[in-house]
Amino acid sequence: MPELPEVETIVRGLQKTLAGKRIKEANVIFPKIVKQNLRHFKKNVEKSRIIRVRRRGKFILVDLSSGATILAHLGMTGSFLLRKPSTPLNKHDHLVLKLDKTPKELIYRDLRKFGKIKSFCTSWEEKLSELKKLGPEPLNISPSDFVNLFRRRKGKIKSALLNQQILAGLGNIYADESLFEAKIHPLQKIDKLNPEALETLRQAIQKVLKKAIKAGGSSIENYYNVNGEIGSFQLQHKVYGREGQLCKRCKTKIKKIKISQRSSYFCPRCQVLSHYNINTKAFLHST
DNA sequence: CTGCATGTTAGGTT
DNA sequence: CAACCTAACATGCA
Repeated sequence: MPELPEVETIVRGLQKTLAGKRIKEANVIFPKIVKQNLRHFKKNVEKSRIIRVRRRGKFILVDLSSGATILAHLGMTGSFLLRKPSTPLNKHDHLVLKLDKTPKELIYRDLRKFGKIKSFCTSWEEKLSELKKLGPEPLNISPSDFVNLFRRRKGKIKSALLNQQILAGLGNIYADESLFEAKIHPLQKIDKLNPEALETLRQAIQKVLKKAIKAGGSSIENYYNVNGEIGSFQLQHKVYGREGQLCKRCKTKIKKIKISQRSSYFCPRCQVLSHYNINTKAFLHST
């Protein structure tokens, strides 16, 4: 489920409802989700006030008055839900945070259990291996920084966009949608993309992500925001999940191929794989 | 039964 | 080192 727009939607929902509230108790139902000594986790979290909820890549960060921060990654199917304490637990509910001054409690639900939650000392954030490895945020990055991400790199552009160490936040849906928007073939070799094409890609990524955030993310199988509502960006997908359907730009049938063991959807006419796709020198020389 | 699914990572190999 | 592949994690669905 969760790529940058979905995580951003969840973070905004959590910030809105949880900022200022106190966590009374952390009830860990499925301990494997918490990647930390349970005592340490509870000690960091319980009786502390939530100061702020923020996002880095696909990670959710919850700053607490105890001087600790909760780090959560939703994996493929994780979600945070605010629910009435009286509602019976779902079989996939793994963590319950009881809150003060709210009629709701916060539940972490994760069908496939790929998600991870831990807490850490806020002042050590720069040393956290999970965050240290991440590339820059796609919504903030400048044109020159973006071009530099791909300098001296080989390989396929789609694989690079999925690599969180290069750029943080894109997953399979938004990589495909951004490449369609930029008219770049997912198998395009990085070293054959000139700076102009990379700038087109940067703008495409930002346009797609912003639209998706506005729509509250994409709900394909099981993505819900903190209020249990689905997003609507799946209705605006141009290629993802549309194999065999007609391209909205040119009416050609959308194709599906495997890249890095993942499905890639693209329009074979709009997204041409070009060998001429010119490096800067060749481009200048030919004009 | 088979294949596939919004993600990450460890361990190989090229 | 970079790139690429496979398997693994756990569960549900077509």
